Amino acid sequence: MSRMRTNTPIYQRVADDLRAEIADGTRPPGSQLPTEAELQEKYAATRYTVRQGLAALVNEGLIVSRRPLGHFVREIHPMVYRPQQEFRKKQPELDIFTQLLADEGNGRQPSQEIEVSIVQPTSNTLDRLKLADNELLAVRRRTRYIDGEPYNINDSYVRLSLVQDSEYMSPVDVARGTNQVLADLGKPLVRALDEIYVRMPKPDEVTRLKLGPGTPVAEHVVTTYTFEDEPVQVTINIVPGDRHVIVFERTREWPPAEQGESA
Amino acid sequence: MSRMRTNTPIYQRVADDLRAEIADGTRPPGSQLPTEAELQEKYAATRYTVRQGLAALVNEGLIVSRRPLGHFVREIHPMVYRPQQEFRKKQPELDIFTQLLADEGNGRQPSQEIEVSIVQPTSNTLDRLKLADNELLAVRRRTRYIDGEPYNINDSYVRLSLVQDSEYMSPVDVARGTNQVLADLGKPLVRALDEIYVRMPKPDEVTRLKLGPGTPVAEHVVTTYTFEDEPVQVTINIVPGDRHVIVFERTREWPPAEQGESA
DNA sequence: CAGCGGGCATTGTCCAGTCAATGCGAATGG
DNA sequence: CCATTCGCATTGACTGGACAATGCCCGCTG
Repeated sequence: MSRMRTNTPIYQRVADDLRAEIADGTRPPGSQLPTEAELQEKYAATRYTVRQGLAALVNEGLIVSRRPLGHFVREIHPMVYRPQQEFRKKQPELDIFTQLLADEGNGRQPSQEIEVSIVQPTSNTLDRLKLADNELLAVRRRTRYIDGEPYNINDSYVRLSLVQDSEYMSPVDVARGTNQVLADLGKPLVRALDEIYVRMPKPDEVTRLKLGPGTPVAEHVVTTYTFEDEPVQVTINIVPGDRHVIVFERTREWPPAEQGESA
Repeated sequence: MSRMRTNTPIYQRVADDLRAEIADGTRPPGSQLPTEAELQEKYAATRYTVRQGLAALVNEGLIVSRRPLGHFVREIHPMVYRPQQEFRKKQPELDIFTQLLADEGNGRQPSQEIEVSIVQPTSNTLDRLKLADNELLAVRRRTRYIDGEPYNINDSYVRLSLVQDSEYMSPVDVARGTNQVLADLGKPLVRALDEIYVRMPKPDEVTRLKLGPGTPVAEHVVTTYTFEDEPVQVTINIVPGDRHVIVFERTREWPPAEQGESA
């Protein structure tokens, strides 16, 4: 037969075989994969080669390696992330984040770290808030946890001059909600623009959110506006893909009538 | 002094250094990175090690390797992906997809491949459409291109019994839009539920969309309902993260009870 | 001048090893 | 019986090679 062209590289076959077994349920979430040594034998390859195959799966987010224990099929526990909920009528006692989770009905314990500081605008915030020149911004940085594990990052930017001396600046949970604080300051938020970017995380996000390799994130940027279409607040959420489903609901503007507006 | 613990592995330093240079603009998009040989010299490491560093950046989607040419900083050209637009009033002459692009105002040429087939429901579609037993589904599979490059995948599922013999089944562009076809069949779609999952692509998605390594995708699942909250259609969009921004707009449901309009 | 073909730089795949780090569990000592 | 230590299996980091594949460029040929 001589040199039958085997085309697909060995490490690919390792990855493909394992991926198929994970997909069809042969290897359920949480189960341990063969060790590198076992794979070496099975594929008659060196450790380097089988490691390459495993690395591919790690980068696809399908498996994780726990250092001296082995490789395991990844388990995911997505929670529902519902940007619109923020605009719904709500019990004003509950913080929005807590309320979101309450919807789930499971007993997971949310908590958050809040940190308020003053920063110079970046290009991100600068043109979304249509800032004049180097006006300063107040930023409320929140990292939110469930059962002690970080779940997402939520940084809100507003013009410092607007919220100076207000409750907005206090690094604690604001019971009535920061949106209410802004409304009380004469800037009720009635419109929002959501932008969602899907990408791999930056190194600092990896550490802040304890992300495993192969975990993409959604960068969810919300710009909120007043009646008069004045942008007031930019919120940047970093939402790990392995822990969230983003959910929106929509209704048609016009039930089949042409032109006619019937809200 | 003596043996200062150098802690971070060499390949990490390679990745970190290059990442920083990309971030601060020293290495602009499209520019060529040092060759592996050059990096070997700079870091006094073997090729394996510098390759590990480069591989990390590839998996982050920051760089691409063009086989015998070298590694290059990745260029991205995101287009706006606006799920809601589908529900807006529109010139019925234009296909939705074409219209989306028209908004951009740039001269990129859209095209699409349409394929209609009949399938058994998967768990995905089965419970979203609340199907009775093994009712068959019609699926319109579309792959959409811009300037010949694949941009996203769009598969729509409806009950076969509903659309049999209708225009829905013809694998060509339906001028008035498939939503209109469904409306004409007595199922006007007025509500939609959007779910967005962020993950790494499956191998078949990689090939269908010609995805580079390190490119995550959004799986955007839309379930559309009639007045009576009957689910009619499930659409699964696969949206590559490097080529899209997903955009939503929201208005507050109740402007504190009076003040009717906000456009 | 157009077309072809071969050299070549560069990345892709793979081999055969070494030593380090780490968490678990068994052996050990009080 | 409990706490501590230590062996060990397993993955992580890295060395130093080899040969294959592939676009590009340049020189040759008609």
